[in-house]
This record gives sequence, structure tokens and C-alpha cells, in this order.
Amino acid sequence: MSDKVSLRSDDALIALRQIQRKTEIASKRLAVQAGLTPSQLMVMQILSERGETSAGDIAKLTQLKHATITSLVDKLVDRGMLNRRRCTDDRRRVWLTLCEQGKSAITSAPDLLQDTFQNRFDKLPSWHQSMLVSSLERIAALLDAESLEAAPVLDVGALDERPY
Amino acid sequence: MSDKVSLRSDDALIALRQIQRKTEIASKRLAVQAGLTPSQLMVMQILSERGETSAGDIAKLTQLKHATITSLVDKLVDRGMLNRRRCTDDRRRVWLTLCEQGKSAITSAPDLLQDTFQNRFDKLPSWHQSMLVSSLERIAALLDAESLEAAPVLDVGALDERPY
DNA sequence: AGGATATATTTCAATAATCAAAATAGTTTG
DNA sequence: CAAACTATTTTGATTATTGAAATATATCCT
Repeated sequence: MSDKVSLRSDDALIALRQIQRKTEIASKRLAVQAGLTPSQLMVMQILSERGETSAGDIAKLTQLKHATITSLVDKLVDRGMLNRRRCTDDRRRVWLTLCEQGKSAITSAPDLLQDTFQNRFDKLPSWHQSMLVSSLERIAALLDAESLEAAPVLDVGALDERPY
Repeated sequence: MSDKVSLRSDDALIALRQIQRKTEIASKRLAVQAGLTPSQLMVMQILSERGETSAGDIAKLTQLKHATITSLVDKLVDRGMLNRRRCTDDRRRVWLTLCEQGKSAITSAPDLLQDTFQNRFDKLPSWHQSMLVSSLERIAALLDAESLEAAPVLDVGALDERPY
């Protein structure tokens, strides 16, 4: 007759938030190690995973404004981390790719989170490993909201307080 | 006789990075909805989960500098989101707590990621739900590096490029 | 006890990240 | 071909974050 309901989805969300906080902090630290800002690291990781990507897509994926991407990319290009290439079909667009130096910058930095994880994961029995992998992939799928990636933030006019 | 080895820990890390990117972007959007900056949201979520927490601990947990926490907390206190309280035992320390307005600010904002996740999760068969929860909790545990939370970033002197 | 040292937070001044709005350049549509 | 649209960049702010010095308090040591 208790009215306390412990929903499993709540447990899942709690664990998910813990994972989020840990990975986010680890990524902040990783950026410092690699001599990058967190946003720069994010851009470079996206390029590393997806290969050549347009500036606009990067803006959507990172949820940063175009102006921010431009200035951030300027710096990375100056430092020889990536290349700009004007698209020949549609000459308004700009494609970005990592260059060698960029690739090595993000692979050579020591990633404590990754090392710790990998180390412990490898010690688990095989059945457990495969369960975790399939769970992780399922979770990633559950989080896949189109709307999240692309959509702009909806009307916020109702809020009467501004963030500063 | 192929020398391509697809390690399961790599698969796990790939999925983990996807989850990270999605939750991070969702949290950036959530902050905007709540009229907060991402850092402010993070601080408030930590306070919401842990209750009263010292300024220094918040700095460690968020991986921000003390000076940053001070100015960020100034703004939140001005807006009536949280309280400062000097510790009586050790009068150097400052304890922070959410006030009512702060609590409602972070619970009332619509969280698209959470809604999407919850919705889909609830439709899964029970056995699958409990598998996911235990996997998530295990993953969180695997990521639990003391060193990650507390330790300062190690020597970076070897790097010859600065992040700007 | 009391001076030296350590810790927690804040202040101050400077730097870097981000953004809104306008500008530029190219493309599509009617 | 002009009007409307799209992708990116420039410009000129504003805000977030930081390092270093300052402040206040606590602990350690002899």
C-alpha cells in the first residue's frame, strides 16, 4: 500500500545522468591535455568519426551558432589541425576535414577515462561484455531524437528570466 | 588470417561516445529552456542530487575553477535560485543549497531527451528494462575513477601548442 | 601559545568563447 | 531575371572562464 513508486525508467535516467557527468568532465580534461578547448575537441571528434562534414552540419551537431563555428575553425586551421574546402557543386558550402596533425592531436592525448574503462571492461567475462555492448547500443538508439540533433530551440518567450 | 581486430571494448567506447554527445547536446538545450547557462544547470543539478554541497566540491565536480564558481553562484543567488551559508565549524567554507525557485526552475523545464527516452524505455519488455538498468549502473561504475573527479590535470608542458 | 604553513573562498583584471545582426556570396524559384 | 532563400563570414558586442593576488580561517609544530 505504499505510494512510493520507484520507476525503472527513473533508475535508468539517474544512471544515465551519472554517465553523462563523468564523460563530460573527462572530455573537458581530455581537451586540456590535447591543447584544445572542449568545443574544438568536439568538432575534431565529429570530423574524426564522420570524415568530411560541412560547417553548417557541424553547427547543428554541436549546437553552436555558425559564427562560433567560423571563429573556432579559423583557429584550428591556423594551427594546421584541419582543412577548409569550398564545395564545388554548391559554392556557398564549406567542407571541413582533419589533417594529419589534427588526427594525431586527438589520438595521442592520454584519455584517463577511456583507459580506466577499457581496463576494467576487458576483465569482465565475455558474456558480460557483450551484454554491455548491446545495452549501450540500445541506449544510444533510445536517445536518438531527430528533433534533438537538428531542431532549433522552441519558443522560450514565456520565461521571464534571462540566463544572466 | 585477417589482422583486423574488432575489440568489444572499442564498440563499447564508440557507443559511449554517442551517448555522451547526445546527452551533452540535450543538456545544452535544456539549459537554454530553463533560462540557465550549461554550467549553471550543472551546478544546480549537482545540488539537486546531492543536497547541500560546498563551493569547493562543486568546483571539483564540475571541473571549473573556484573563481568561476564564485561568479556563477553570485548570479544564481541574485536570481533567488540558491542560498549561500557559511559553515559554522570551518568558517572558511561555504555551503550551497537550492531554494524553492531553483528546484522548480530545473524540474519545470521540458526535457526532450528525457521524455523521448522515458517514452521508449517504458515500451520495452520488463526483462529488457531491467537489463538496461543494470548495464547502465555497471557502466557508471566502470567509469568511476577517483582520479577523474578530483585530480588536477597533469603536466602538459610537453605540448608546444596552446589552445588559441 | 604563537608563528609558519595550509586551505577555502573571493576579488580583480585580463582573455577567450559565444552570440546577434548585418554583410557577402551563391542558389533556387516563379 | 528578379525575388526569395540558403550557407558562411564579418563585426561588434556580451558573457564565461581563468590566473594571480588578497582575505579569512584553520592546522601544525616546537
